[in-house]
Amino acid sequence: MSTESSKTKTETDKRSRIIEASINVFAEKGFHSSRVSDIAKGAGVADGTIYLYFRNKEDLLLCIFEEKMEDLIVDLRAALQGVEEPIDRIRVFAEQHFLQLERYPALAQVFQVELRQSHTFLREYRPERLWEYLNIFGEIVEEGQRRGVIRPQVDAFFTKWAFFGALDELSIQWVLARKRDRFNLKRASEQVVDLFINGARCN
Amino acid sequence: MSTESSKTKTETDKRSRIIEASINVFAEKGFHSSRVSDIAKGAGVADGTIYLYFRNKEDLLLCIFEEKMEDLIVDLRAALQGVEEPIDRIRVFAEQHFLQLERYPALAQVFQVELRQSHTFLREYRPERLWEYLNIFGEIVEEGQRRGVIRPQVDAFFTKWAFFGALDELSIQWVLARKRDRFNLKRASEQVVDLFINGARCN
Amino acid sequence: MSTESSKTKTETDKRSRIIEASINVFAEKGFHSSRVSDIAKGAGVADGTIYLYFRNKEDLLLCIFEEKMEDLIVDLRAALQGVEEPIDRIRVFAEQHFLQLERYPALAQVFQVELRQSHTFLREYRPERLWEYLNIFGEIVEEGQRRGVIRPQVDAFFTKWAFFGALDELSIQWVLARKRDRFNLKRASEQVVDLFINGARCN
Amino acid sequence: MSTESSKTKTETDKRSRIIEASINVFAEKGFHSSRVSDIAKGAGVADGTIYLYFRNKEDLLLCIFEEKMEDLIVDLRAALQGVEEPIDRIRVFAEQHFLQLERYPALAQVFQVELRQSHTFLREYRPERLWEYLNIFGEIVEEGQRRGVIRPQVDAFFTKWAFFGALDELSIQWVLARKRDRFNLKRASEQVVDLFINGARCN
DNA sequence: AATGAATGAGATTTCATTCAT
DNA sequence: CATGAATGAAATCTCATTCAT
Repeated sequence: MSTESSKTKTETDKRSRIIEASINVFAEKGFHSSRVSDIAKGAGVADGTIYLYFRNKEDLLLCIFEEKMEDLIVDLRAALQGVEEPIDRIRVFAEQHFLQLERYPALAQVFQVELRQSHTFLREYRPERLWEYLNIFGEIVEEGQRRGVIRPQVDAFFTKWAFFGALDELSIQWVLARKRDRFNLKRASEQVVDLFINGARCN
Repeated sequence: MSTESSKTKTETDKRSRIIEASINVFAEKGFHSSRVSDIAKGAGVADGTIYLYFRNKEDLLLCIFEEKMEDLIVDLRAALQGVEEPIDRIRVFAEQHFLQLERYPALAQVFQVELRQSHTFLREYRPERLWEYLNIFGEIVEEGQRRGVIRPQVDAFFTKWAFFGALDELSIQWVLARKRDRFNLKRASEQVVDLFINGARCN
Repeated sequence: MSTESSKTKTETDKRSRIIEASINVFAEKGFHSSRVSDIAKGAGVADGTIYLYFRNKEDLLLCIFEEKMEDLIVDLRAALQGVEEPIDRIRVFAEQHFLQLERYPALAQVFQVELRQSHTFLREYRPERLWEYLNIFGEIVEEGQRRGVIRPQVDAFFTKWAFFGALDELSIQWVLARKRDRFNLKRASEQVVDLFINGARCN
Repeated sequence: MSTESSKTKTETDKRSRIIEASINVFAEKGFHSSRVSDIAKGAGVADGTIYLYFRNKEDLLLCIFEEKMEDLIVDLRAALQGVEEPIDRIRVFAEQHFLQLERYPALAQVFQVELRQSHTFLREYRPERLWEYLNIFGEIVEEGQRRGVIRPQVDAFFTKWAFFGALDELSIQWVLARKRDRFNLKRASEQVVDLFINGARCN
């Protein structure tokens, strides 16, 4: 039993070591300039080992997306736990979104920049985890409408994409900003939240 | 003299034929899968000729951005011409933004998808034409504040990026939507405008 | 003692299961496209187990040759048993050769096609079992000469290779023929035998 | 015109330099152990240049077969020119077959050994040039039957394959023989011809 | 003896770019 | 200016084999 559990542990270890190494390498060199052997070296495994856990280099990128989005969703739900008012929930959503950027800058780079360089991700992939993330926002809007605090004319579908687009663009600019202090994420969050809440709420 | 002018004409012709061909090829195959020889064939020139007009394949992509952004800015300014009210100008800005997508779908694909696959564009390039485009919006906001129709707390810097992000994300989703009729750009435009105008204006 | 004997049995079992599995896999996919793990799966053993019984993948191919040639030689000698006349013995040799192809088509594919893709087999290996097989024919010729039914000018060395070449080429064509019914092995046998017997016998 | 012809010349030169280099490299190292860059070096071109003339390494092997078979067929027809008697024509066919081996030993190695290592050649390819070569023999047999010098029971189809098999096997053994003097091709030729002519002719 | 996760060497092929004509 | 044949660098991925358990 202990043998079995330690084996599984090793495998899990190796897999997540590869994931973490690839996030760092992708963030530093960019997806296309990253060589698989750099990732292998970073993870302390042989090149071929990566292919025991991932189909290819692009699959690795997509798996980063899948797994880390899952984490982000879990964290987001935890942050929203106990926050009742839809208006407050919107604020928490945005704050949490930006908070995660600051917490894990390498992942932020991968999500905001490298992922978009994948032809597959952009043109063929169905990013269901992203939709799940956005739907949390969509449901806040709908709940707000049921409670009468958000105007019924507001369309949750377009609004969730618009809101995400706003958060996302500000995230990209923050990631790209060479001097990040010039780009105040806290203020960005306040501004977007202010705009959307005022834009969506009943007067 | 006539020889010179005809030469210049030919050159201009050739250059713009390369630009147009590359937009179509990039849109169809994606930037990385597009071969320079396909673009040359599409433009009716030899492979090497492209290098008389552009530094390299990526430069071609960036030149598409530069030149077409310039056109978009000209068109946007023309559309705003005579529209006085800041609130109306915001509406025109968004409508114009989406209108251009529909007018030139291949370029839309290049702007919304292919351009982001350029490492240079994302990480090194200073897209001043984009800033110019956004500043038109920023100035509308500032003028609105001077006129007292937009709340003074609204920060034009964050708002222009948030607004652009919202338009941009909806544009991406429209481009990627396999069935575009499901994605109603007119309604998208109304929703974003409604949100931002209500969000920004004085009550 | 019983444990030991059962162990030996298991080993033998495993070894021959690997041999049989590899014949099927090589025949189906071709030697170079066959993966060792496919053979292991086919034999119901772990990949590494194969290396307890065989040096490497090519050794497996050569062992198929060795062992199955041995069987073929045994069968051939049995078929020749009691056939006295050299002329008849030649006929039996050819019939037996083609009979074995039909009996075991996967092995036929391996012998006629896959084996020749081994660099080692072709360029370095001394196929003594093949020589043994051919010498049975060579001895028939020599016995025929001693008995005065085969012309003394006939050189047993070149004749055995020529005869084998004829049988072998017809075998290859039969194996490669997509519709094997079009390629009548019985008729092929009659024709070759007729040619060689008439070619070699005294008038 | 001179420019055009010199261009064509250069291209032809390059192509045939690649063909000749590849024959030598394949003969020396074997097909699978030959690296494309070795061939390029041997031909005095860049690696990539090979791919302007050939689809891939295997295509190169198949093109050697096609082009050299064509030459062999031309030479064979020339050698048969003016030889009237079917019996004599058979003798010339065999002599010519072995003569070519000795003339161009590197090509002999490629034809007798390396070509058979190509999965494509053996399992998928339709070697029409080989059929054309064999049909020259088949037609000799049929003409012999029309003239009444070859027995009508002889089936030209099986006989051409059997004859080719005999020549081919002896060719292989000659190529593989480390000391080729031990393997006398002249005597091999005489023996095969003697066997087949006696085997096929009317008594 | 048996396992199977891990290893890592190694070569094809593409295609952006150049430059002689 | 224009051409397009030639270049050559560069990195993924496979899979036979090993060896710790």
